[in-house]
Formats: sequence, C-alpha cells, structure tokens
Amino acid sequence: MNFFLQFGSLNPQQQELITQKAQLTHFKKGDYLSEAGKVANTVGFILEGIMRVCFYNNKGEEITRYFIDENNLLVDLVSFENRVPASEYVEAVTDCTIITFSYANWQYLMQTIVGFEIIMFKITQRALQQKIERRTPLVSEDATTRYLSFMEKYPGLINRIPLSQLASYLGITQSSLSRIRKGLS
Amino acid sequence: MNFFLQFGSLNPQQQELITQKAQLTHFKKGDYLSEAGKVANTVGFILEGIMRVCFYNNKGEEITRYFIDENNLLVDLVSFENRVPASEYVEAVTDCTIITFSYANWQYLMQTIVGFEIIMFKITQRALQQKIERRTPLVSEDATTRYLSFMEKYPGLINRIPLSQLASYLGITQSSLSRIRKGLS
DNA sequence: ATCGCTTTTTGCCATATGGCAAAAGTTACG
DNA sequence: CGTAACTTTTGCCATATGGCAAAAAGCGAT
Repeated sequence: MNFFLQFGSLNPQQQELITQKAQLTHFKKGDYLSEAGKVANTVGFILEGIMRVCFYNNKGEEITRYFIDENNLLVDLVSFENRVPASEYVEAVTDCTIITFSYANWQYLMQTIVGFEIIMFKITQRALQQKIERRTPLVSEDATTRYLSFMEKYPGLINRIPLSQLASYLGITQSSLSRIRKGLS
Repeated sequence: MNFFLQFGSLNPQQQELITQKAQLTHFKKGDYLSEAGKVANTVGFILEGIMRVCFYNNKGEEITRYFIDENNLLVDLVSFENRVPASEYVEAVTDCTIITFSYANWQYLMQTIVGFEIIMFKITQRALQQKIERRTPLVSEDATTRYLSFMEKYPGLINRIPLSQLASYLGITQSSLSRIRKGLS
C-alpha cells in the first residue's frame, strides 16, 4: 500500500478496496508473469526481487531486453492494455515478492476509485521515465562501455543477475563478459 | 488537416481553429526542430521528408537514435511535456515540409477543442506503437542483420539517408556499412 | 564432507568490425 | 563545363568478440 501512497493520497476505504483486489504473490526464479503468445493478464509491482523481459531470436537464442527491479511497475503494457498476445516473456530472475492485480480487478479499481487513474498515470510516467534513463545498450558503444553503463543504470544488480542473462542484455557472449569483468578488475 | 481527420472527426469550426494555430514550415536539410540543452518548444507532423533524433556521445561522435518519416509525430515528448531541457537533437535529414504547433497553441487547442485530446491520444498511441515496432537495433544481432531489419522497419528510407547517419544508427562505421552493402549485392 | 548440477572462467583459433588514409564517385554552383 | 565540397568505396592491418569445448568454481541436497 505504501507503494501507492507515494503517488497520491487514498482514504482508508479506498486503501481497503485496493488491498482486497490485490494479491501478494511469490515467484520462484524462472517463473513467468506473462508469456509470449498469451495475452498479459496481470499487472504487478515488485516488492522484492528482480524480473526481466526477454524473447527468443530467430537463432533460438534467449535475449534479455531489460531488467525490472524493486518498486517498479511490471507489465507488458501493450499486451495488457490492448488485450493482444504478448511478444515477450516476463520472467523472474531471482525469487520475487510481487503484488499483482488481474485485468478485471484492475479495471474495477480504475472505474471505482476516484483519483486512481491519476495515481496510475504518475506511476506509469515514472516507469516511462525510468525506461528512458535505462535505455537499451547502445549498439555504437563497445562491450566494456555497455557493461560500465549497465552498472550505472542498474546499481546493485550486477551481483544478483546470472552472467548469461546480463550477457544477452549487453549483446555479447557469456565468455566475453567474463573476460571483460576480468579485464576491469 | 487530413492528418488529424484520420484519427477522429472535427467540425468545420474546429478544423478552422486548428489551421489557424498550425504553421506550415519548411526545414532545410540540417535544420533543427529542437536541440539538446533547450526546452523543446514545438510539436510537428512530417508531411514530406525525413528527420532524425541524435546526440553526441562522450567521444564526440554523432549518434542517430532513430529516424522519423512522413505522417509521423515529431516531438521530444519528455522535454515538450515536462518543459525540461532536451537531451537530444531533432534534425532534418532531408529537406522537409512540416506542420508545427507552438507549446502555447498546442495547449490552447487541447483545452479548447472537445475531443482533441482523444485524437492526440490516438496519435500518440500510434507513435508509441511504431516506436515499439521500430525498436533500436539489437546489440545481440550482427551488423548485417541489423542492416536488413532496418530495411524492413523503414522501407524506402535506405536510399534517402546519408550512409554516415545510417551507420551511426546501426552502430557501425560508414566503411563497414559500405562493405556490408557490397556483400549483399 | 560428498555428489550432482549450474554458473563462471579459460584456452585456442576464426572472423567481423574498426581505424586510418586514399581513391572514386556525386552534387552543387559559378 | 569545371572546380570545390561532400559522400561513398576500397585497401591494409589491428583488435575485439565469437565459437566451441574443457576446466574450475559455486551451491544445494543428502
């Protein structure tokens, strides 16, 4: 609940209603919040843990598009809002504690709680802002630079993410990443 | 005006008002719609021509983030909406014909014309949609693949863009791009 | 501790791309 | 036309990263 209160005020009744519709879920490492090919049916907020958005390229390699960590909105927006199949997976990188809302409950809250839309607008805006700050690594940079700027953009994540997933995010192989790390230390 | 009518209906008065507030502008190749460090003060729609969003990295190299072509919304949204200095340049790649609105006129239209916000919402949504489709080239792909998928995502642009700008978008040097082209033909 | 499983590191060689500089091709303009 | 300015192609060699496979390290369950 504190999560929502950062963005606006809610009276006790409203808070109660949200709590009723919310569901506290635990995800094990490797679980999916939503999957490519299926319509994303939940929106979530990460309380604890790291998730990632990934897909399979035409060589069958698993590519990480980006990571999402604590206190962030977790949703395949296009799929969830437009009710179309997702093109990506949203997967737990570590064990996670997440608040989730089903699409139906979400709609209900939007329509019922005055001001909820504004709160959501702010939350979405922050998510967007962060997405811009955390832009995808630039193809024009070399691998070491991409690694260093990952550390700036996602402080503290470096030691919580498997090398293979980070490598696919940075667009290099696991071995190269290992060597880059070595070179930096 | 046809541009707006694609997204919703407007009565003659409303159309007249929009026309009054709009300005038809010609940009010469190399002109800027907005510049890094300044607050973006106009929103535009490209009628004819190509523009691009670019910035200078820490080596002083000019990097193209993406291109924008005919019938698309042209605005540094974060800067324009939040009135904060832009971090990127929006520059004409070719001579362009553009409809522009100043921030003030834009606000005025939003507040005055009932339904204008909805039209804008649709336009923005389409812009977002296209931005997703036209995602930044993937670091995990090799240069040839990135070149080929550029051609898919921006059909018809390949021959209208200087090699150097396309190369910086693809994250390779001009020479490499030239060699890739040669290799494909 | 020990075993089995996963993750990370390393070695060796192949290859894509970069860096630099010159040549060739294009375009604009007097 | 003819020249200058820009854009694209090419050559040569250096280097970052990939591919593959094996070794090493970490980690959880018994």
